[in-house]
Amino acid sequence: MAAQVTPQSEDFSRWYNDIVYRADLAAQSPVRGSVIIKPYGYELWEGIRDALDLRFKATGHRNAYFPLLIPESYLRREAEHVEGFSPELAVVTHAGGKKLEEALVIRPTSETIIGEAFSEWIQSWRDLPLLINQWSNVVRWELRTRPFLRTSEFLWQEGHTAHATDDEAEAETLQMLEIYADVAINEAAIPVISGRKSNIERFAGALRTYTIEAMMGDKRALQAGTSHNLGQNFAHAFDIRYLDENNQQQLCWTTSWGLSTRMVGAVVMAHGDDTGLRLPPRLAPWQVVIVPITRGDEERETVHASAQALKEELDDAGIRTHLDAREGLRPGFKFNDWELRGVPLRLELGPRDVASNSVVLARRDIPGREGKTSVARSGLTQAVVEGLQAIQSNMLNAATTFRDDNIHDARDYADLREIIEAGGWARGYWAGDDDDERRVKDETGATIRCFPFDQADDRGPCLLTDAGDGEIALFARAY
RNA sequence: CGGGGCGUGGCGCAGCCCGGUAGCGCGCUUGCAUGGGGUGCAAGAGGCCCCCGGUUCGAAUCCGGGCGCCCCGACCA
Repeated sequence: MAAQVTPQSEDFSRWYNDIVYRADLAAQSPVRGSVIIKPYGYELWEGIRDALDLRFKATGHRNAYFPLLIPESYLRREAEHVEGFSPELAVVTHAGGKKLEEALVIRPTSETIIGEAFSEWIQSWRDLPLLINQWSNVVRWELRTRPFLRTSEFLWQEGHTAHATDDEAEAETLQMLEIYADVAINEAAIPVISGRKSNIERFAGALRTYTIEAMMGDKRALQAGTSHNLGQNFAHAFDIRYLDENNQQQLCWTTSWGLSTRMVGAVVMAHGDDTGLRLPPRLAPWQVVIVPITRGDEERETVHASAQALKEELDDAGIRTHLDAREGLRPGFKFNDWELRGVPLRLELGPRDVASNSVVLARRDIPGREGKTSVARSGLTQAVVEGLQAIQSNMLNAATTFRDDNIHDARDYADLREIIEAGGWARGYWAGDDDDERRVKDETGATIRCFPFDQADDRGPCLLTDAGDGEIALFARAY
């Protein structure tokens, strides 16, 4: 802990790893590509999880839980799906000391086993829409892993729904993406861009995939959540049918959508600085930390009593507060320690403050003395509430400015190459086909992150092929 | 899968070339002092040196084989 973290400017990747381990979000595990999520990291995930779960339930979804192990044959029922996931499957071939009749796949995602269940659950149009979510772990044997951003096993939620019509399925797909964007922007303070994925970035087996794309501190893109309109592909593969009002058999239209612990990595990478994590107040496991400062035994008691009273007052106001009563550590050490851990607001309480009936507030988003103010004890709770709100919006504003400053318009391919080479995101009209897109990727390292919704009507000549009806696309190198 | 690195107290490493007592920093325990920006002193605890085999009187060290993890690229939430 005494050591500094690697500066972002020196090596962003190493900075990220340093932060994840030093801030106690995660620890390495004995298993390749899998991490132990430690309490602080898990609490951050819980904040994201709770924010999502609340919104899922408010929109009529119910949680359920499906098996971890899926019969191998299920994956094969949807051609594109099996092709997409085969290379990264972990497969159980033996159990109970015997070779299994049919191998079981550890779910990489649950469209298949849930599709199979849906085909039994759905009989009538009255059973629709069926709106299910599950919180679970999944395993994808990735070649290259990074804590939170890409691990062999990760936690996520996967929503699966079935509808009577194409329109309803599309509306559901978009609604869930909006929920993701809402959580990203208003809880995580990450100004994501919502849009549609290109063909080659589409989910294996989907008709259309929508995404929220986030810009990290090194200007690389991170797909932070996706929502898929599966059309009738899975309904067909798993025979998900219903009898309509006219007594006719109809195929359902299904969707799926997921957001994972990758979002924890997004929070780290979008907001962190060389001092450590910076957590948005709404998601911070501890929004406020109180550091008591004492000299000698007689002061210790009064200061600690005062600090304890302060904590209780903030607790009662619904503010997640931690009192750092560790003995034997100097205040300076604690200041640095909590800055590393990204706690938004620190309260310093010493004999001087007790004597003057005040408390020093230090904001994590404003470094050094600049971020410190002394407030009267009587107005403290209000000052804390306002401070947390100010930090939350300041973080979103800063991230938004950073994002917008690093997105540049590309009129032609030369522009695009230059922008990508300089490390930004390029925005331009696109009407190319899959091969054109692969070419851009091969030559620049950038992929189409999405066709943004908010510029969907803007059309023009393709930056690569010069065809006249290109949509606005965002290009970037991604994690 | 290609390239690189590394396996030695909890963590980070040195020792290995040149074989012979297992060492340093941090952390941990106890005590005293200290305390408004990364504490000081003192005394302690803690190690199948990744595994298997070989060479040798003797292996962390030399030789052979294996295993594992991390980092960098291509595939992906």
